[in-house]
Amino acid sequence: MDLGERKKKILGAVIEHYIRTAEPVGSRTISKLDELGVSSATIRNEMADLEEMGLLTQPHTSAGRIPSTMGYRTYVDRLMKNYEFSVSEINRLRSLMELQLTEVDSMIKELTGIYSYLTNYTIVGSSAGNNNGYIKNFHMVQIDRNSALLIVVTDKNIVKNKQIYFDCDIDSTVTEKISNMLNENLAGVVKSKINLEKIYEIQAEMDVYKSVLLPVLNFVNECIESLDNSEVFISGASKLLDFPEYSNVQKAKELLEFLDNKENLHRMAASVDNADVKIIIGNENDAIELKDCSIVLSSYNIKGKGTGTIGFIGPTRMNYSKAVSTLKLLTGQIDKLTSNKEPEGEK
Amino acid sequence: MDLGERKKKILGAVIEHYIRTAEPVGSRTISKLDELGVSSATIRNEMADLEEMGLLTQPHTSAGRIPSTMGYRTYVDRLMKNYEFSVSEINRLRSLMELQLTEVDSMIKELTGIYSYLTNYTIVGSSAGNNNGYIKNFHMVQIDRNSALLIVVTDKNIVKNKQIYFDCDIDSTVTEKISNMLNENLAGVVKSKINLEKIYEIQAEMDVYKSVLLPVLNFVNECIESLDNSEVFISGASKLLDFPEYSNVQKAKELLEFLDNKENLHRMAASVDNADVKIIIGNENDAIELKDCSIVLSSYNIKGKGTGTIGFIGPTRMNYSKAVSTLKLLTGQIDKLTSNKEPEGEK
DNA sequence: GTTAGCACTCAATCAAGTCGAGTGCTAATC
DNA sequence: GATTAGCACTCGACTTGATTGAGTGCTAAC
Repeated sequence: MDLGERKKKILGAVIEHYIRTAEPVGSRTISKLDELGVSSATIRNEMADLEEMGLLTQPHTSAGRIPSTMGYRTYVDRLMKNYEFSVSEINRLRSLMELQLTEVDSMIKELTGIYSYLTNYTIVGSSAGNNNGYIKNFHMVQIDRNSALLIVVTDKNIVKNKQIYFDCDIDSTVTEKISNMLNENLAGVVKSKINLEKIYEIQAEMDVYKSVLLPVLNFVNECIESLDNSEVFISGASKLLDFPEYSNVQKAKELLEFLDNKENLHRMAASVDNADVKIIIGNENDAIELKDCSIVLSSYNIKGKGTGTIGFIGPTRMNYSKAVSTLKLLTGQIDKLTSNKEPEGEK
Repeated sequence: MDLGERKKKILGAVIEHYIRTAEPVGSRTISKLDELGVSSATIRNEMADLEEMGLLTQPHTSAGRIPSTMGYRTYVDRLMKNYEFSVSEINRLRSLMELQLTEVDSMIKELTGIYSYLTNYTIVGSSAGNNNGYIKNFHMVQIDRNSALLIVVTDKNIVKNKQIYFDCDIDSTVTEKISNMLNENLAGVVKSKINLEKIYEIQAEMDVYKSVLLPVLNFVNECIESLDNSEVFISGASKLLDFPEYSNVQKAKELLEFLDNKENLHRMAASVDNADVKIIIGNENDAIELKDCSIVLSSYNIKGKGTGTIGFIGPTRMNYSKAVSTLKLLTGQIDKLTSNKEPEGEK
């Protein structure tokens, strides 16, 4: 799909205007923008085309157009220009550079707090987690003919347990054998050393009990996954309420509730691969709660500590270009502050 | 001020009804409550009396009555009965008892998260902080004739600074003297050892520079206050949006923004003395942002770690009796879990 | 002291009417 | 063939006015 130069300009103008105003954009508005000296009627035709292509939509006949997810996507991928910080913005941000904190985690939280305050965006993030958690030991206790309780104790002495039901009858030799096997193979092994192959190995080794093993391993896997003790946090959640799209309390509540749940943040943070900056727009999100939100995510690296994630969250019409630029600045600053972290320095 | 038995009953009925419905309560509603077999007209007279006493107010003529801060206060202090947990509530809460976590802080956070989820109230708290932070050293640099920069470095290498303006002209001997004095008297002294008397002592000693000293000491005090490295946290903030009083997004935003700021939470947490349970109603709060909120606070103690604070926050018409009971249960549970903290135990 | 009755108040709700921003289409123009 | 002016039409947003009903205060009777 190729857009003409003019269509690109119009799409860009519509999106940027909508980002600022949150109001559907009409053809007259665009035509007055003097970017391109054509009348509103022409714009109307072009906009009808763009709508046909699925880049714009109309909330109802006789309203202006608003960008669709695909529209934003095209904008972000192909049209967006780099956001230029104004002098005063640079000055405000530069003053942050003077922060001097030693505890890395609290520094990052502090920093995101300030950025959230300055940009008026909500920031979510996860601190750099080490993958050296492990499971201390496993216990398996038969409950009745076809169920047993699996108990898992982690290095932090968190105890998890689950009653597991089997398709067939079992006896205590089975539970014993399984728990022995788990203890031998997985107890004390740090998370980063456990991978799928290891699990498959076990599965092969225990071939006889295959059907019995599956639910057990599922739960074990769950436990291992949740071992990561990286912390997630959120700054400036209330900023979301600034956006007219959340003037409906019900909607706002659903989103805030979603963000309240650390599990969800974890999942979000985990989704970022090593790409530079990842942008997830509207219904590209896995969670339906986020179908009207966009997320701009990036990761940072602290040597000896691992990788953390940090990102902006806002309505789909967020200012992507500013978000991306700010995020780069923020992660850059984290890198800078953590690399030369010999404190003691005066201001 | 003494209330007759009937007035008490009516006040209690109004408050409890209002807590449930968030609607102004009319005389007919109360009269139908069959608690006391009198007609609505009688209730009206009594309610007029209660309004005159300042315990009830009317949002407008021809609306029912709603309790005033003073009304809630009398209710809480003198009328309120203990909340009785229902069997199912007790069962749900009891299942929490089975949690086994060792890291005290994360346990408490986890616990408050679950309680927030179950009670649908927002919970704020601060973890048990040690008071052994200190300020490493002070520097004072003259900037011009009547201002100087005060730089404070804490034990965590957090650097704070503030430009301080004086009423009179100063020279470098003054700044030098002040910074020497601060370093001699306060540098390296842990927070718990610093008290008002110490500050007064300094003030007396430096009598000559009294007017100069005041703004300096103010800032120093600020720094010392913020030394406490106990962490504050909030669980289930979005629950606030359930209350119709926050269906106005503007209002909700102000409150959430206030709670977003850790400083404010810190101040709130600090305000709890060693009382059993402290209830702060509406405009009894220092912060105007909380003038429509009530807070039920309590503290818990972990031996060897210090004191933490935990509390519910909600609209003034919160269910005080339930909040108090739940809070007692919660802090009790924390005590219990932290006292016999020999983990390793199976479920 | 209590209650029934009545006039009065006032927010909330609803329907009807108006307004205006914006569209799509057609015919004229460049 | 692309652009534009003009016009009829659509539809949400807003205004207005009438209606409703919950609730009050007061007075007179019980």
